[in-house]
Amino acid sequence: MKELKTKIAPRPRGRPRSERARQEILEAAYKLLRDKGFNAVGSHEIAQTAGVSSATLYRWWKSKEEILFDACFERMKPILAIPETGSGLTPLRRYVLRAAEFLVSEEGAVMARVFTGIHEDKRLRQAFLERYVEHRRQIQRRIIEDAIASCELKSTTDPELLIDVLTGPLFFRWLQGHAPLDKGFAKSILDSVIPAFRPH
Amino acid sequence: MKELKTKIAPRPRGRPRSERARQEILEAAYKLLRDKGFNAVGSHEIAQTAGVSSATLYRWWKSKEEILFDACFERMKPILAIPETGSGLTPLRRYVLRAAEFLVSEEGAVMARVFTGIHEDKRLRQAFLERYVEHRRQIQRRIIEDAIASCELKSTTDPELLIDVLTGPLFFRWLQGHAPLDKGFAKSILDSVIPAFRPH
DNA sequence: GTAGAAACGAAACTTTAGGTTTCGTATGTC
DNA sequence: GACATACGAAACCTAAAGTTTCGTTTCTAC
Repeated sequence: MKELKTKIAPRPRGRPRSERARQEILEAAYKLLRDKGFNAVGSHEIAQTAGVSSATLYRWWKSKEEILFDACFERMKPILAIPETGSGLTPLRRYVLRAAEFLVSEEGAVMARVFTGIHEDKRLRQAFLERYVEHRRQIQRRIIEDAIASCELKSTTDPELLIDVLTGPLFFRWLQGHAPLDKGFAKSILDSVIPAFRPH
Repeated sequence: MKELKTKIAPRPRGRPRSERARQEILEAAYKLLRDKGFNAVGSHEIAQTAGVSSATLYRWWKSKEEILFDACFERMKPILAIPETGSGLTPLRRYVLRAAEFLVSEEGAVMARVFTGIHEDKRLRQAFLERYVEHRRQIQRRIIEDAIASCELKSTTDPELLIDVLTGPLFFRWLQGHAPLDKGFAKSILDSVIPAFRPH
């Protein structure tokens, strides 16, 4: 009972963290990430662009990688919050087309840099799975399960498999870049894969 | 005509490059890459492990990344040289199963590190496409075209699409690691995708 | 066999960048 | 007004990539 207050106003003592500085840092980091790439961004450069001291960076983040990671997700937040509507196969098709659109956008390119940049950092990879991948898959799972329930997909459909077969090829071209990733490609995937999961 | 000799014995003057040093460097680089990861390997560490001077490294390679890149491909050369035999759908199924096997192997894990490690280096990405991707796709293209010719696949099959739909999901799990990449998964992909490309 | 050309090892060196420390000041709560 | 904590500025530390120097070795040409 004596901890009830912490739920309502757990405001710590002392000077509060500057929300302005936090936003400036993440914004500066995102822009540098976009303009120069993951490895080329300097930590002092981020601080200078944000009009902030280097010390402030490392008061809140453990490493440059973590800053860039957070900067990416801060930016993607509104983009990834688009709600899913409709029923049957329509939302599934729309989801894949939107995913393709996102991956080729500027934000998608930045995310590719972050994705490859953090690949060897176990903690950040885990965070990526939790904060991005798992959330996205959850949406797709729900869509697919709905379509199964309405008999637009076979009752034996494995949602995990279908997600990977639909999204994997997009991811493949996104990172490897052996061929263009456009809406035509996304449609081709849908048109060839979905029939294999439909009841006859 | 006066350049004819260069084709037969273009041996330059001076002391020849040490083939032994070259191999020791690439071998040391591969082992360090395997044991410590792409970013954690130091250039002086490679030199020391190989019993070679740092200067020798940079006489032949432009950067540490290039050394690790070459070290990876030197090691993969024999693995990737396995010939393809058989006709019909068998070689296609076998290819996908072997690809899955390779990706989860130690060598596959090392290659993932190299792949992500060089992502922002334009020259090395291009080299990766030419030295690895294009070669692998060529093999798959031939297999698929054979299967089309023998009417085991629809005549309208787009080889590029089929390659991406079969391999993309493997690649997806390989790099993103949201779910295990094993033979069972590879079989599931084959069993669900191939029927969609078969003539009825 | 000797001259010239180029690679080699050893080791000092330069530069850049990630991250830390210090300290005086600013901003909040009690 | 006391206390706690964040802030900026700037010097600082350390590690690592890549370079330079130089004496030595290994080859070709004559």
